[in-house]
Amino acid sequence: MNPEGAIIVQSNLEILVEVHNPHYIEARDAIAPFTELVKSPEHLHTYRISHLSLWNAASTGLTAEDVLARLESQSKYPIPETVVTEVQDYMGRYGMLKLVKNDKGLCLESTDVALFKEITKLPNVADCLIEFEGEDKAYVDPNKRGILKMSLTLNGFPVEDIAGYVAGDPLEVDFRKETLAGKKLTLRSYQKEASEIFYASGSEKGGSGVIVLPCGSGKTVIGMATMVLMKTRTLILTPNISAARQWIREILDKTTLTADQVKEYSGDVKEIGPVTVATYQILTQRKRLKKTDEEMEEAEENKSDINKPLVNFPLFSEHKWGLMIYDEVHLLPAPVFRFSAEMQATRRLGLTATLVREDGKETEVFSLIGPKKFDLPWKVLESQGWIATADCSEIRVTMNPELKMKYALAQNRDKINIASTNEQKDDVVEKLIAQYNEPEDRILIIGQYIEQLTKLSEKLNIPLITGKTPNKERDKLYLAFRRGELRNLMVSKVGNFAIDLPDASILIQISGTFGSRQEEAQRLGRVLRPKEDGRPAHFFSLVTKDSKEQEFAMNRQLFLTEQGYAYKIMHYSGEDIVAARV
DNA sequence: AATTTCGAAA
DNA sequence: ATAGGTTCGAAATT
Repeated sequence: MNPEGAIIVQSNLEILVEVHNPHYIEARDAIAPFTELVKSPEHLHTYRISHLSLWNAASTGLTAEDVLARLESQSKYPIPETVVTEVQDYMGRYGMLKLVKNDKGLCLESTDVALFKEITKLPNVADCLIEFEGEDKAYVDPNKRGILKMSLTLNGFPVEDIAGYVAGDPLEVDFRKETLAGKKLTLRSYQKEASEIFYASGSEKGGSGVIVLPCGSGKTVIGMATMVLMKTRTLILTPNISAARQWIREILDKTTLTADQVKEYSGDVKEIGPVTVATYQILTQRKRLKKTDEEMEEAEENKSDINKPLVNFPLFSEHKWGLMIYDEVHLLPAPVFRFSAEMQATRRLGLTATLVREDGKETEVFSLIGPKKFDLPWKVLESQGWIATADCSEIRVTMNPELKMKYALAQNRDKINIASTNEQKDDVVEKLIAQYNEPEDRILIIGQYIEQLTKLSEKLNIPLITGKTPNKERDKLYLAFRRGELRNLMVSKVGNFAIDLPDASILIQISGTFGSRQEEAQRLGRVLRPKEDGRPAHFFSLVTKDSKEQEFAMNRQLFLTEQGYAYKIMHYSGEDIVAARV
């Protein structure tokens, strides 16, 4: 106990951290390795000790005693007994299962015979085992290393994987002194730290994991820094082709690698180099084998295509990858889980801004890619000036009587649509555009429904980009917007991940996907590039008052609220946009 | 042989 | 739980 300490440990395994306490940084650094940040408003941050976070800690070599000592030294009040028990229980559990490599092969070991008996009976686990040795050892099918880890983790028994990696072919790579454009290259402190932490975790300690940093913090640079440290052939996986090409451009711009060494492997171009950038999609492609009718029926019955060979085996026969980088790892498609499970013998680095998935499959990502190695709250980056300050507002718009009636009579399933496309939102957009008319303002309007966007686009005479817009047209509009010839631009969901979309200073969201925290964060990211004059960015979310949409908006905002963004509530009922009474 | 269009997948 | 976007290979064009 330490009366000056910055933290309060609660019996529900949550830890409150006082941001303005003189010992804040010390306390944060002390608890960071074994907690997850769940809320970070301005004064009091909430961290949580979870199942997964204790596993993370144990994997970096911390013991239960270390954890409790750290809590003890920073905590204002005595540590609740339940916390002590939980920490000891879970961390004790962690060391019990190990995946090691010995002369006979890959081996699952346990220090507890009863536990070993229990877990080896689990069907998914038993399938991965080849041969038992004694009462506490079993040899594992090396192809099922990942499946086994995932099954055990999902059952609450994470396994420590210290079986190491196959050595990748070496690759000479360094940062250039300056970029091709002649700009000096220096790593930001957190970029250096993140890559070094990952590198230093080495194969004896697991060596794979995820780095979590906000939009615009230069995750690509961290990927390159890791490549420079590891100096091995690297396979980079991205969610789409434009991200893949962005990686290639950045690598050529900032490292000593040349164009003949960095290649794209996608549906479009299939080239392989010492550094290859591929899409997630391409990994899911499996050869459709010519089969007799009988075999077809059989395959149909099995409902499993696990026996189909990977189409893209040259990707794995031409080079021995020593590192794989998973860009936007939170988007890892479920079919790529299996690929990742098969690649456990290669070191893996995951990069993401929001390690949240609406499908709740975070545990799978953690078990297959690795534990979180490093993260930094958005507000910390903001305070250091790497991202712009942003004002977030939720503007609640009323329905006119006619719409209210329509809404009331509609089927439940149609209500979201009706509320989301409320035409009074159009007036709000018009007013906001009139209000933000400085020459340097760029307003991006983003929405979910094509019909709604098309109507508004015609009404206000603002160009609209949807999935149907040809790439040439998109590029033309992006360029005009970037140059300032076009001050306002509308985009559909294409705006969520289009990395070539220029930055804006004001973003108006007129409708969004049901409860997607990730989408909200991504959209805010659009305005977070620091402004030259340091003025804040604005993010407006338009929501129909007293409708289902209002509930969804709350859910969407959760992630950013956790990151410390406070939404200002405003109202619009046909006249002016006014702040809600406090 | 190169480009465009289409439907399925996830 | 939607509607919408993307990717990919194959088919259809030029």
